Amino acid sequence: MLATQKLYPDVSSMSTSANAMTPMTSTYSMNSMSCVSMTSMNCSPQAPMFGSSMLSTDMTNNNMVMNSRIHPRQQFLNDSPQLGYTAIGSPISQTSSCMATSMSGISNYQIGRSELGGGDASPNSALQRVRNEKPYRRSYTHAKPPYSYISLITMAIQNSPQKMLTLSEIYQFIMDLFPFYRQNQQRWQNSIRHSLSFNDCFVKVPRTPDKPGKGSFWSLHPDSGNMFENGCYLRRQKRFKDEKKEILRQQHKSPSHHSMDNSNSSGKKTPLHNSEDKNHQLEKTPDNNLSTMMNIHPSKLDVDQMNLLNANDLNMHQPHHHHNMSNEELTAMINRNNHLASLSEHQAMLHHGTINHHLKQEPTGYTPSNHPFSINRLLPTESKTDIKMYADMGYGYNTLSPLPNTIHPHASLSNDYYNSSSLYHTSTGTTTL
DNA sequence: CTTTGTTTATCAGGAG
DNA sequence: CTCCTGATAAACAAAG
Repeated sequence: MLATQKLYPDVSSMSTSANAMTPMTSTYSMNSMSCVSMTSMNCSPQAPMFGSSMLSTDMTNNNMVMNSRIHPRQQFLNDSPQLGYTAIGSPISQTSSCMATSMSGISNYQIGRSELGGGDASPNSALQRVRNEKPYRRSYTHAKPPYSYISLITMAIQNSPQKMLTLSEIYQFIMDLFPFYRQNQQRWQNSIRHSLSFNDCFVKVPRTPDKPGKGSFWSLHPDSGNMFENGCYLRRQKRFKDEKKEILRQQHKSPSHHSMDNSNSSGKKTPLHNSEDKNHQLEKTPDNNLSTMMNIHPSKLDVDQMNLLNANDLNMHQPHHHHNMSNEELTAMINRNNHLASLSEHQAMLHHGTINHHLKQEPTGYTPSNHPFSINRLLPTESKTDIKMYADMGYGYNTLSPLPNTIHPHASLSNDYYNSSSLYHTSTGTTTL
C-alpha cells in the first residue's frame, strides 16, 4: 500500500539529478577531511563513511553507484565527496587542530551554493576558483545534508542568542544553511513540526505578553545534554527521555490507564515510540513543564506547591503583572526565567562532564566540550572565528555565511544565491540539477 | 484563511 | 529476530 510510495521520495530525485550532473572525478578536494582522524568518530555507519562512500562513485560512467534503497543521507554522502563532511559532527569548531574541519561541511556546502549561479561571478569568486582548480568539481547543494531533523533543530536553537526560536525561525535557519531545504518545504517542515512535538528534548516555551505573535518558542530541554556529542548527527545513541516527566506522569496516571499502557482503545499494541509518547502527554500539562524547568524532583512537588512557587517567583520578578496574568502567561514567564537559569547551569555541568549520562561515554581524551564533532561548537563566537578563518582562505564566505543568522536569527538574509537561482526550485518540487 | 502544534501510522535501517 | 530511532504522511485542532 503505502510502502512503495514512501520510499524516501527524495532519493529518486537526487538519483536522477546526480546522474545528470557534471562528471565527477577522484580529484575532489579533501583538504578538510584530512584534519580529523576518521577513527576518532564514534558514529553509526549511517553517517561518517565518507571514505568508503567516495569509492562507490562510478567514475567511468559518470554515474553514481547507488543502492536504490539507500537512505537520502547516505546518498548525500555518496554524493558529496568533496564536501568534507567530516563536519558531519562539527559544523563549527574552535580548536586549532580542527580548524579546517570546522564549518567545513556547511561552508563547503555553501561554496557549492555559490557555484550554482546567482552569486559572485568575478574572477576571484569561489565559483571561478573552484572551476579553475577542479574542472569537474560539482556542487551538491541539492543533496540532503547528513543531519537528522533533530540535529538541525538543535543546531538552530543552540545557534540562537536566546537559545530558543520560533518554528518559523527554525525553518529559516535550516533553509539559510542548507539550500536543499528550500525545496519540498511542506514535506520537511511537517517533519520538523513532528520532531518538535514528538521529542522530549524540545521544550515549548510560551510567549510572554510583550512578545505577541503566533506560536511558541522552542528550546532545548536543559537535561537533554549532548545528544550529538558522539559526532553522529543522524542518529542519537539514545533518545532523550525526560525522566521527571515520566515520573510525574506515573504519579498522575490512573490505574485504568496503567492497564492500558502501550495499548490503544482497541487493545492493539501501539506501534513504536511508546516511551516517548508517554512524555508527550506529559508536556501538555503546564506543571510538568514547570517542574522540569525548576529542576525540582516532581515527587517532591504537587501542583499546588508548584503554583505557589510560580506565584512567588512572579512576585519577585514582575510584581505589577501577576494579578492580571493568565495561567499561561505565568507559566511562560516562569519557563523563560527558569529555562535560562537551567541552561546556564546546564552549560556549566556540560563543561564539567556531569550531564553525559544519557549517552554512551566518550572515548578517553574527549570531553563533551572539546569533542571535534560537538554540536555545542555552534556557538556564535566560534562561528565568527571559523567563518573568518574560512574567509581568509579565500572562499568568499561573506556572502554565503550563515553568520547573519547567528547574530540576528530573525533577520531575513539577503541570500541572493537562493533567490536568484532557479536551480533550487522546480514546479514539481524536485531538483533539476 | 494560514500557521502552528499534536497525534497516529507506517516504513527504513541500525543495534544488539 | 526484536527493538529502537528517524523520516514521512496525514488527519486534526487551535491560534492568529
